[in-house]
Amino acid sequence: MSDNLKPVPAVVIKRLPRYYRYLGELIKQGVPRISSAALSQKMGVTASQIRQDFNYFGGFGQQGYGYNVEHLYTAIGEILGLNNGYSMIIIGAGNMGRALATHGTFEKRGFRLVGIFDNNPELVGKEINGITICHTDELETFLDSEKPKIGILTVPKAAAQSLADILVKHGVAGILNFSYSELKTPAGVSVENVHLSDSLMTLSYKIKEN
Amino acid sequence: MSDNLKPVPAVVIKRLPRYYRYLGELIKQGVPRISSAALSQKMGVTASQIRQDFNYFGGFGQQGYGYNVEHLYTAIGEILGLNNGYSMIIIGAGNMGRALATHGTFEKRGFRLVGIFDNNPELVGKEINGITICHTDELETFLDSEKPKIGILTVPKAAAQSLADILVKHGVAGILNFSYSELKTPAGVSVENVHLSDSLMTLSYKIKEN
DNA sequence: TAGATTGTTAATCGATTAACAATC
DNA sequence: TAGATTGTTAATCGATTAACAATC
Repeated sequence: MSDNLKPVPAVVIKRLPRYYRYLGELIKQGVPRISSAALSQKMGVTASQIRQDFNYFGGFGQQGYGYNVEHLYTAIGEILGLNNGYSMIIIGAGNMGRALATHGTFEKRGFRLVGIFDNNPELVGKEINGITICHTDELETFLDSEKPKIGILTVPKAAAQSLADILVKHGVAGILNFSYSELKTPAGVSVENVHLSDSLMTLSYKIKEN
Repeated sequence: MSDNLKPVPAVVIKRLPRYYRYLGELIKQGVPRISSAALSQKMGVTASQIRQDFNYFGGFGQQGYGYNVEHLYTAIGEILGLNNGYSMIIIGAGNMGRALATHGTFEKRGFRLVGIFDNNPELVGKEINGITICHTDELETFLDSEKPKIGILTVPKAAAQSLADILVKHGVAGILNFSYSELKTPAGVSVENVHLSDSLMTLSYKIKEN
């Protein structure tokens, strides 16, 4: 058990949510502990990789015993920052924005949706999941007063970059980008892209192979 | 210019849609050709990687000239199987299903949505994007007669695996899975997962770091 | 032709797997 | 204690980058 010194590769971070999911399942099933070997079999990865991954963050296990499932689950949640209650807003109340606003998993993971914005007057004033849609004109004022941490962009490509600029200017820490474009942001602001058509294209390639 | 022999690493496949996107942009801008060096600067990757990636599929470039943008764009589309007009169905006409059904990019990339299914009687019969929602009871008959290539699962976790089994049983080649679970499918059937909460968690981690 | 830029081989870097001593 | 299983080092594998001869 030692504090982490080595930088954690991005590829390891990307695996953490998957571990988190499997550990959540185990808790539901009332499994109190698990060895890297048993988990490796469940998840289809090597036990070695599991132990290496966890040890980037210090030792969570105990020799001869394995890992305490609940402890490990909590620890990974902590590493991912799920207990920080990060607040987020959705910009773009189209189908995708609405799908995300009503997507229960986000709340379950400790994120709080605090605002929804759209520039369509027909949508402004309507309520989704208990939140009233505001006009994008009010965005900057809102950002300054409420200081949400995360902005979710579900707007057309053409609008994405200028909205991202506004988010950045008013102190958002991260952007979840659903628009078919890549955003330019300064070093301090993280972007995570969800390009649905990319996933479909990758699937398309795989189909061809079979 | 030689036919590919080496197996293409998954990591290269995942990059293809991004190349495709950038090349599409260049076409729009009327750029007829580009060197790996110029493209590398645009995309923020090394020129070496670009050339290596393309050469998994045989040489697309010309020494002293670079790459013909349109030719390369078409070639990558071909590799991804975008010209095959793959048919797809969406199962689950909730917010996410509707968002995908109206997601224009899919059609633009050559995929054809041919059916939408839900088990909620209130939704059955309604129309989305010109397609009438059918009851899930009709799914098997539909699969046998229409033989769609791709199934998009936007249903709750509890329903996902059994629906996936049905899709597999009736010959679907690939599944785009939005449910918060991992599907078991036989070797011949590809699955591409879109776990939105995973993306949010990864973003959450990155925010913490900054 | 001379210059530019690819295709491709070789070198480097990083991630995964294997092995095992430490230890619960 | 004996057995099990981690944490961690070392070996392997694969992916990225660099270099350059081939060639348009």
